[in-house]
Amino acid sequence: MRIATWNINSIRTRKDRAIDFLHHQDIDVLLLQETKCKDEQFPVGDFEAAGYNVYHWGINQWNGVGIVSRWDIEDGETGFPGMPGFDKHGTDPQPEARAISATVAGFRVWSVYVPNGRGLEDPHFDYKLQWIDALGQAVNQSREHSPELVQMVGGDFNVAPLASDVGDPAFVEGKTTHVSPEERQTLNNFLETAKLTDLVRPRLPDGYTFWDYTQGKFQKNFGLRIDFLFGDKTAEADVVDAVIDREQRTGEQPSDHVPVIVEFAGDDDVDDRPMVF
DNA sequence: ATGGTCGCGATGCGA
Repeated sequence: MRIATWNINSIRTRKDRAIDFLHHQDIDVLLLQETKCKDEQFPVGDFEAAGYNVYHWGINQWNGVGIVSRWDIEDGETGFPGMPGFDKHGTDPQPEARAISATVAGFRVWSVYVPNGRGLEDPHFDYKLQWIDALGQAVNQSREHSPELVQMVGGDFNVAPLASDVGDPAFVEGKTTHVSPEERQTLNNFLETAKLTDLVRPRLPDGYTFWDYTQGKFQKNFGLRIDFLFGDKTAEADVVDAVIDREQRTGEQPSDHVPVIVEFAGDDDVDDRPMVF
């Protein structure tokens, strides 16, 4: 079982790249962020023709999250109980399409796109912290509701937890989002509340997942690690491989983020079974 | 150097 997360930055622009990725990396479940389309605009037919099911939530041209899977997608939920909304003037907060979850092959998988924060003094910054807090509560409630499922949360968290996750000198503690003590503490609290750990870092201590489009930052390797696959104890115990697919930042029209992949031991893949009768 | 580059039913806004 191979599960990936990817901030695709428009599914319509990059549907062919996404489908090629699913095949070349033998992906079972892909968690998408920033699809940047409404549900009816998602190219579902292309994915179905490639052998995948699609579950998507998009309200407008911003945000948008989805789950793409070889296996059945059941008990889907858009958003989560207690999910904060946002309004820049603070008068009329509206929910945004930043979280989606479903049951797939014994996993409860979540695809999340954490608010950017915009600036340390911006209303979006408090929204970001509250959104992460509320997500932790929701994941914990999901575990209590369905203790038999393996919890797995993937997405763009817009937080670089460690110094080793920051290669872009534009991100400075005390001056910018993504690296502030408040954001890092909030992310740590989230992992404690939701009882999740980073499934990738123990196997890949280095490597970024995002490079800004401007100023040749990819060529200079001025990146950030802000995209994660987090899992519970059961997930952690079953990890056999982890990949940050850096090649996806190259070529024609790349997303500014690359996919992160985790492979789990398991018997769902017939090809992996010994041929003994 | 207050720049740069993407994507969006947009012509500013969000990242």
